[in-house]
Amino acid sequence: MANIQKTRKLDRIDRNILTILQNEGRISYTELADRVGLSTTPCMERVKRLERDGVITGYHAKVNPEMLDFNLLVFVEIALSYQSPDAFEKFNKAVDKLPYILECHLVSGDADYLLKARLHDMSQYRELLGQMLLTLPGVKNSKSYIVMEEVKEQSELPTDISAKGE
Amino acid sequence: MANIQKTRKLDRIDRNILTILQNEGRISYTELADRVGLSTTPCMERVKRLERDGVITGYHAKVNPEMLDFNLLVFVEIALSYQSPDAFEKFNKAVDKLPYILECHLVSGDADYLLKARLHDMSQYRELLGQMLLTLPGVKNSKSYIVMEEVKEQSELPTDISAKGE
DNA sequence: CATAACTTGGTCTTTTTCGCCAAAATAAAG
DNA sequence: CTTTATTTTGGCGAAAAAGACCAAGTTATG
Repeated sequence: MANIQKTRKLDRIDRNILTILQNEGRISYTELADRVGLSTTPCMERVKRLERDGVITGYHAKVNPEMLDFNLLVFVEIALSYQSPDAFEKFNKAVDKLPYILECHLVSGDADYLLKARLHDMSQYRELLGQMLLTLPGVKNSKSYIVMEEVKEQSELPTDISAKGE
Repeated sequence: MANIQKTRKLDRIDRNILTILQNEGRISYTELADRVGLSTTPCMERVKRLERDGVITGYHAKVNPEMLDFNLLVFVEIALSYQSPDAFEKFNKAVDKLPYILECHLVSGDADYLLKARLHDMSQYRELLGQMLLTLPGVKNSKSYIVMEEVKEQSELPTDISAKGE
């Protein structure tokens, strides 16, 4: 393949930077540099490069859902009986517009969608489900997983190499 | 109820700040202040208060999974046939230790777990599944949703009031 | 020798602290 | 019940401290 690999391989320091920034996104370059054992200039250059290369795609404050009255976390599985090309497109657009739908994935099996939504209450849940069924033409069935307890919710990806030809 | 409400209600400016910080977590206080129409001092005070009150729980750089060779996103549903108290505890601990498991939820229905994991490849997936089945004593069945396409992945929660007795 | 990566030092910007001000709310006095 | 203090709340601007950023020169490394 003609893959123009502009993006240098990530070394130990880069991965260290990624680990730290994933957990402390507002850390100063000075302290970050200290922690990874560099002076600020090359450290900043590395961060800027990671951003340019698309390794770091953004920085985000995490907000406690309960503080915004999102008391309901729900996963919804939607199975389509037939799939016309524009049904998918139409659905994707609808999903994009709804800010309460945090994730939407097209999963294998029988061409299902898996949605993750944070909602205020049950009435909003019913509203959402209604809207889904309206938007999609050929819904075979839908199954909901209402979350009783969030055991783990991690934003950090592991950065270690773990036996990958290094 | 004797709810000591230390946390003041969020006003328009607070919500504005939250929206911006959710999308630009490394923005400077000076620019943030500009955008919300305040001078830096009160703006910073508000942010600090939002952090103290637990509205903002952290700041995180988002890393492109593909850049770290995570090519596989999978949701795993695990149903337990019987649930001894320490089985849950044991499972939770195991989940905590595995960095590839990004989310783990206890969902309603027949006391199932729903996991979200980012993995390098299929062999790691098999490895994970094996470990799950070993860790949990009474697994009735498990179903996997392998993600073919990530239609939407949003980190931002809506901050608008949307008809909530304001 | 040349390139890549780091260091140092200086300048400009941002952060953070501090004292002050205005408006609103609360309390006291007439 | 109205008027006048007093506290509380939220905001402003200036100045010191810290950090970001830039332009050299310096050290590794192939």
